[in-house]
Amino acid sequence: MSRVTIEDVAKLAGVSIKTVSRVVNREPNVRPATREKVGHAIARLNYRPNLSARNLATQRSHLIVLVYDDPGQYEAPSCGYVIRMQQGALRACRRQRYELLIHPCQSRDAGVGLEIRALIEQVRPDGVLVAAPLSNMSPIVEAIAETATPFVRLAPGTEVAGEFSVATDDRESCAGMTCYLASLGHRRIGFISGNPSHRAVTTRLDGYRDGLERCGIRYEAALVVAGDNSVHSGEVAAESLLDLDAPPTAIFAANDDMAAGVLRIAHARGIRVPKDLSVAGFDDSPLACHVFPELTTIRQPLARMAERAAQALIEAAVTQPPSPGREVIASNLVIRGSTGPAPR
Amino acid sequence: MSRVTIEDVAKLAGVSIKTVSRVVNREPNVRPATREKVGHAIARLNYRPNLSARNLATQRSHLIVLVYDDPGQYEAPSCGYVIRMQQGALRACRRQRYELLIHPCQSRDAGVGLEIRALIEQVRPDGVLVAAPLSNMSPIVEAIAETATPFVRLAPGTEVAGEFSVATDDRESCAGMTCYLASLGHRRIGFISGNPSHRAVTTRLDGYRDGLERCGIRYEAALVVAGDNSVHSGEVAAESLLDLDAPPTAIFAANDDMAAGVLRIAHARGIRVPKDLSVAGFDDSPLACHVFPELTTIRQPLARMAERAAQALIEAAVTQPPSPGREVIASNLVIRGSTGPAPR
DNA sequence: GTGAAAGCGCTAACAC
DNA sequence: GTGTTAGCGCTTTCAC
Repeated sequence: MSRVTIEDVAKLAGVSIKTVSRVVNREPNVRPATREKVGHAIARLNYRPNLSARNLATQRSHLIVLVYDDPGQYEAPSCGYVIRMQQGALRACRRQRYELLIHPCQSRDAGVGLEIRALIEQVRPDGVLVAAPLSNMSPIVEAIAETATPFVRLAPGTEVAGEFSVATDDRESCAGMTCYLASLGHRRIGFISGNPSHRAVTTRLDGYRDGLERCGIRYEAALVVAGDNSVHSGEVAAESLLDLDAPPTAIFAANDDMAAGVLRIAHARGIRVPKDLSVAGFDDSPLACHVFPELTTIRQPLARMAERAAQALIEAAVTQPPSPGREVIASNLVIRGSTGPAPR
Repeated sequence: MSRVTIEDVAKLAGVSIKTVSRVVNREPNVRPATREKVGHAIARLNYRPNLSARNLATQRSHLIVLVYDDPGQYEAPSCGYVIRMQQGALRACRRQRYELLIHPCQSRDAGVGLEIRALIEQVRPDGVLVAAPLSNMSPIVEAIAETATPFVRLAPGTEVAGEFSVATDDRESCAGMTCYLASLGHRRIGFISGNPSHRAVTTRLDGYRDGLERCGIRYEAALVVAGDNSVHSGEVAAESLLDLDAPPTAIFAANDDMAAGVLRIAHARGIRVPKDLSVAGFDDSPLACHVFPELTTIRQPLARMAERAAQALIEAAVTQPPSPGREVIASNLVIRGSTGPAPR
């Protein structure tokens, strides 16, 4: 292990430790020749500044914490959701030599607020990234706010004045999906809404309604069924939708897991997708490509969102807090095999 | 933010900072009354020791790094694999007030070794967890070893003398799965092997052969096809297996993704699972429950493995290095709907 | 039992 | 341009 300290480098280069520090931190006011001498010494000794020491001196930890809902065994915000956020956040962190600490938590536990607060006070990250649906739970958001650590909410359902957040255009993209289905000739489009605790989900329903309106299709309450984001709830919803006297020819589920549930029921009943029934999801989770047929879905740019948020946090630590505002990153419609022309 | 320092607590409690430190670290030799006084002061001020300061003084970072192969967009070691390892490692970390730093990397890049080394030298984690398949790549393992930081390899294909590692009984569990299929009456059991770069994978093939032997079934090379762990390769393998003159009545794939590929081909060809064909996978990835029918598979106790490894690392940091040896954690056979009695 | 003082390795002022 | 001197907040001798 590199037990080499700044002092060793200074000695070898024949300069003071402050000069070494300047070189390491790319500060100005160092003669190029000196800079080079120091650089050589660093290379020869394979010197790496000690983070703890730097952090203590700087009062910065060079750490970003990402809090999200623990995906548990398998479900809710699916694993891919988490992985993509991590990937995005890490991308931003690496660019600026920051590290990422992950903190999945049980959002239902009463003690989460305290737990997160304790974590933040201990670790003193330079910023906290709060993923949906946690970003909409006030006890959690408040606990973080109390620590006075800069934080960014990812995909929050509501906006708070004077705050920076990164969001997607869920409503708009759902309207887009609905219109796309209508453009295939579907007039009876079912919708399976998600867990109401995930506030973004009601937005998706609004988008569905916008889409209907835009395409001149009358909204029909019977075609909307509530799910809870799980595959199973998708199955239940599909059954009730397909048992209708006039069943829909297309079903749009507010997430991919529920859409997968719809597919399973279709298979079980011998309904062919997309010939007899079109199915669409939301999220473009890994699952979307693994089911048959592959799901038409909406891809939230989760990685890009997390990246942007982490970047803002890091910039804030270096300079000033991020200017408040909501940054919206557009989602993509991903068309695959599960949707097709409406049956005759 | 808690700007409260140990000094504030000492002042309020009317003791020296050393005494506070003793109380915080649960050291002996503090009178109960004093301990209580200090405890009150800590509670009143909501004091939390500053990690950076402690780390600098202790020469420990209270950090564990988990390195693994970046799951990329969606594939190889699937997202669930990563999430479960993270969950396990985090469980051990939380118990001991450690934090986890994650470091997915591109195992194919030439520079990974250097990158990981730089990370370790900067952060100075108290231990490094190396996940498969990285745990079998010597440039990577060597880079970590050079930093002289304690590390544990997860599911390494080979054992190195004097080293501690945590492994599964892949071979045995694959033999078990094969026997289970045989017990259902299957005599022609196909096997789809995985990416040979993931060394554990050849072990699985060995297990399959063990199983055949144990059940008195002759090994037939034609029934073994190589895949590369992707869903697509599972499809390709399934086609070639099903096109055989005497096709298998059961197909055992070395991972769930490939098994999902088999299912897709079966659906496409109108082959009913498990009526006409039994399908089994390996990993119990999230996918396993999302396909239809749900996959019979083998569940690697990834979370438990990572937990055990992290625990060992943390203990090593506190006391002495982990006693060398290989700890084997048994896998479970998970029987679901994709396997059934052999067709007549 | 408890405390005083000396670092851990770095950065930040400020002097030169 | 470069070096000197204090800290950052904690743990660790080692006295008392």
